Amino acid sequence: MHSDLVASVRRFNRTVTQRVGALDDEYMARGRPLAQARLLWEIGPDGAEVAAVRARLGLDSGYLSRLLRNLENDGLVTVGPDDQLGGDGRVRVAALTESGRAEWTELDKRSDELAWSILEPLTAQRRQRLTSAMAEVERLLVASMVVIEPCSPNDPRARACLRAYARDVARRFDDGFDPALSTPVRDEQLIPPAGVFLLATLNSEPVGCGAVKLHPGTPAEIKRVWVADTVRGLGVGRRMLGELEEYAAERGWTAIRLDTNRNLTEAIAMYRSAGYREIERYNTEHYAHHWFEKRLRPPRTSGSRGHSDN
Amino acid sequence: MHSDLVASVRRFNRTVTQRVGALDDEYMARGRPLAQARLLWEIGPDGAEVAAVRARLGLDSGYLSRLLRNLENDGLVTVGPDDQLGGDGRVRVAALTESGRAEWTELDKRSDELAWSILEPLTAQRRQRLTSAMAEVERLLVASMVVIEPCSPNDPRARACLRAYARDVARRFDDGFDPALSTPVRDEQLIPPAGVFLLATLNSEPVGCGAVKLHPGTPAEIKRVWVADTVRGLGVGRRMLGELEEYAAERGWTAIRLDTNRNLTEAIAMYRSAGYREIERYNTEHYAHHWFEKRLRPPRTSGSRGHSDN
DNA sequence: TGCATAACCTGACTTTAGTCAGGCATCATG
DNA sequence: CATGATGCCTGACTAAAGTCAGGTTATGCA
Repeated sequence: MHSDLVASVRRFNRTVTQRVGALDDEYMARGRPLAQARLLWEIGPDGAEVAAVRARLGLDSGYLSRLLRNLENDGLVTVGPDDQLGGDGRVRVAALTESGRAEWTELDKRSDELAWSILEPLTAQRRQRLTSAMAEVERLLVASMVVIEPCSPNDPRARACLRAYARDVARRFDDGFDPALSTPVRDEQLIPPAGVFLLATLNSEPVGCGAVKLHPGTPAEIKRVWVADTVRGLGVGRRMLGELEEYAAERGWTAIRLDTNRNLTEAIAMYRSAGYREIERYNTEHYAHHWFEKRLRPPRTSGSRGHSDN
Repeated sequence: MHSDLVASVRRFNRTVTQRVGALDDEYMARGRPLAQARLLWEIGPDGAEVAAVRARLGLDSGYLSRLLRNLENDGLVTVGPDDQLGGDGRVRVAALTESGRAEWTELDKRSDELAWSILEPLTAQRRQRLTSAMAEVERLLVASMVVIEPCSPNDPRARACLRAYARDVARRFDDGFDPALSTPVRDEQLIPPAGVFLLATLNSEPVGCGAVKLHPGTPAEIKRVWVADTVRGLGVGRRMLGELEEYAAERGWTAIRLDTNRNLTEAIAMYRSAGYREIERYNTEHYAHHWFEKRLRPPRTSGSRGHSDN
């Protein structure tokens, strides 16, 4: 039963939102409306594009505009066009003025103070224990914030992942990575019903991807599994694998396979521990040294939405 | 330097207020104003006195009244006089109606769902790790939320602690505890400048106490150190001791002592580990078996009691 | 070139949240 | 039984937060 796990999460939520949530706002505000303070903080000493800030804070466009005007009137920020050469003339960039920067520094200081006010009443030993437990909670919360969902391989975020993937493997393969030598995967093969491309995001930032090709009559094939190193070790790869398998299984496939390079040792370990078994070469991929396969169990419940192929 | 400790707390604050704080509010609200939802939740299925709720949520009296009226108009709660026999005619009790109870159950369910939505993406092993880390964080945050401050020994909260103290020792001493046999401590002896009474509170609930008598010409004397078992093991006793010592030291005392019963073994261990050394009997307290003393270091100059490292 | 669209702004609004001063019963106390 | 305190309520207010429906300008694309 998960009820005791759920209960501890709830107790945690309660204590923490009380202590951290409430104080955090209070420390942040400094007489100024909270929304303004947050905005100021989010712009940061290096400035930021208005659209980016809006996305991060999830604000209404009109509301944000008004908040910026207020900060501008207070002489804390300036909003101007994107100075970059060839920049988009529509996007505007918010930057802190001298006194805005001072204010930001103050907020930064207060944030330190808040943190310290939590640690201060504790002994050195307990401080240590608290911070390690916090780090653990934070890591695992981040892990649970990663969302995996289907996405077009044309999507700019998908493109970014695929570029990062190519860069990564180029670095790890013995002889670099030349796409021309590798068996190409066309986008159409990763678009339903031929296959699917899954994107992993953390706060809508892309942090991983994976795809599966569903070619009738042959096992499903996994391609392009990549995880950003910012979230490595949090089980994202494993989840991605699971979702891809589930996708294939739901559509009637009973086996799934993949090829991989001998240098990707963690990936290989992950495949093995996820139930993949090494098989004979089944393709002519130039960069592959190992081939793996896993039998898929038919999905549990009703929803038999597929294809009885294979 | 504690900068890395502070940095982890800050990272934690950020992640947690984002993930837990924001979602918690959203889950709670359900279309209704958040304040009303919170109030409804706080009243709970068993009802609650208006004053108690106000204290817990820290709301303005007028504001709370209005919120209650709104909930009443929505048919979710009823506010009536205290039904209890001989109850105070001024205090009013809020109780949930049938549909208020349904709403509360719904909130309870959503709270479970929120918790589960955090656990769900994780593997069983990570769920386990997350919940234990959360429990650790929560315990230590609670520890850091305990506030210790001077208080009159007449204060009802102080009285409650002293009663609890008497109850505790009566249970632990070999032959019970008869105040008449014990050397009495008069309240005046615990009021500055003759001494001080310190109260430990958690969310303004009393959870511990301690006192020191400052009799000129003799060492300071610690009395009545007690900690509620809800917060035992969190270092509250140790902090209390430290504050009492600091109080005496700041006023020029260079030694502090206390007596204790042989059955209070954890207390004795704490005194030893806090630097107290056993000495000869110095009083005729009926229930005492051990006497301890500690030399006090003169306080650091100036009022800089900020970030005392270590 | 024209047209849909994106990024941002403005004005006009509503709802929430919260404060403050005073009022009216009830209670505790001398 | 007068007096002040306590617990709750009402009215009158303010500020903050957020929404919505247009507008303006710049871009991307056929």
